Amino acid sequence: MVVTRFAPSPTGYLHIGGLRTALLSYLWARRNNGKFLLRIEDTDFSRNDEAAALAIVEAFKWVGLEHDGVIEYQSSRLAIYQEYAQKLLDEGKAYKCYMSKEELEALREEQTARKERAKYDNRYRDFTGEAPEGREAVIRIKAPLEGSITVHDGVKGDVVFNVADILDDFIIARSDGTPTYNFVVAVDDALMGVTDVIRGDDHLSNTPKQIVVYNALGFPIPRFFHVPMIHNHEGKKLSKRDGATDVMMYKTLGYTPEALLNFLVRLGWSHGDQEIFSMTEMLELFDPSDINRSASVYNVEKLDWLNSHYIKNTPNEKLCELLEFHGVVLISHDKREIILDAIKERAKTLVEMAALITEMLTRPEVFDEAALKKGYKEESKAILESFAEALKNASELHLPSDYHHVMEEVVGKLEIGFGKIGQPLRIALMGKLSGPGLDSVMAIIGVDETLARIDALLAHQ
RNA sequence: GGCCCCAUCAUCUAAUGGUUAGGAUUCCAGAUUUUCAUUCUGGCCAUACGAGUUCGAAUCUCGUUGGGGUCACCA
Repeated sequence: MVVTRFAPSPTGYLHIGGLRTALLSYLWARRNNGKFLLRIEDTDFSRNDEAAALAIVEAFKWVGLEHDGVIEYQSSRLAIYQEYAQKLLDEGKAYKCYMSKEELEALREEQTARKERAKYDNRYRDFTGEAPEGREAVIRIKAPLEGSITVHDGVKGDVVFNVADILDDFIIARSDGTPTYNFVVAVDDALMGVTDVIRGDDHLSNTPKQIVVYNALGFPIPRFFHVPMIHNHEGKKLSKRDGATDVMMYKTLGYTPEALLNFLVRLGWSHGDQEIFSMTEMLELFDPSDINRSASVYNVEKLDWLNSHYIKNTPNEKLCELLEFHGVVLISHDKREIILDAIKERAKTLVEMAALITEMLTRPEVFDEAALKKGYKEESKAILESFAEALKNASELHLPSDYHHVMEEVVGKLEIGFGKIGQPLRIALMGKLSGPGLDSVMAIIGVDETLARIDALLAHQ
């Protein structure tokens, strides 16, 4: 049984980097028919945020990740941590330390001045006397004093830490009785049966401390996979300043969950030359031991490419649903198939798609000056008039091909090239020289609207 | 600064110690398209540096340099 978990601290939204580790954890759990748990790390009450968990669940829902079981909140598990802290106290594996924050601070300053590593000096490690008057104690765990701790990491390999370099008797419970991160993470992962910890490699240096806790409590140590960070263009850890880091922003920006997930899974992981991965394929192929060791730079261009790929390959019915979020309702539009077919090949995002559709469906208010200069010539007026006349005489105009025939007819009769009619007609229909195929546009807006737009241009000139 | 991690095109990445170092994105060019976009074809661009091991190194070892992470009564 493989059990993985995603354990964010409540920051108010799901971060793009968080989504990646969540995705990888999810994939690995599902691939093994295991469980993927969600736990909110809210032991620091000063920055607790109720809405934060909801935001994460909302984002999960959007991308289609589903966690198993109930959401565990560490803030509601305080009794459990106290119990285990007490257990360590009883067994002599932890002890109360009465040093004040000020004393600690002073010690640190002294050590730093001597260019030593700032660490607790173990002054209460073997203390047996009476508790000093009026002091609230913290609980410190007895960490090994020498030797080394090796993290067997599925991504980085064996990482050896020298105890003397990194460890001291770190605090597992604050003076107000609340537990600290490295303690609760280990306790919870053990109690919840987590077998595979997949998380960002910024946690690698915390891992020895957690191993100390596992060992003290006699819990089995899980497999660790420390996934490299996602960097921004400056090569630094991705932060809020780097634009869209909130997963739900991607929905607003018109990205599909499939594209986002596909993009994220390919950051630091690959399967030969394959670029496109459906959820089914990810589930079949993903293995955390294939994760790369080096950080990767977050690069939106590839996301855009993936997104346009997924838009092109999404059935119209589905696109229709997605577009509603962006303010375009086509569900009852009788030409919606033609609209979607004409637009889906030319948009990188759903937002672009929505804009393109709205633009096409709306009669142009202005005609682009540069376009007129380039595409509206002396003979254009007569050509457009002939075309309008042909349209009026035609019957049964429904499909793009019907309109195409009319255009062919006019072009043949006047003995001109397609460009002679295409350019002015495009200006009439779109107000500019770019856009979807003219036959599609006309089929979508219909004969009357086409004639109206031609008239509007002729009146304008 | 201590400790830890990392190093292949601009970016994401591939390469049982033996490949003209491959693919993808971006960019550029051409073809297709009445336009733009799509699509197709082609092109540019990389093993950080220095030693060592080896018949042979992107790959193994050491060093250098560079980058990142982490060092709380935060998580």
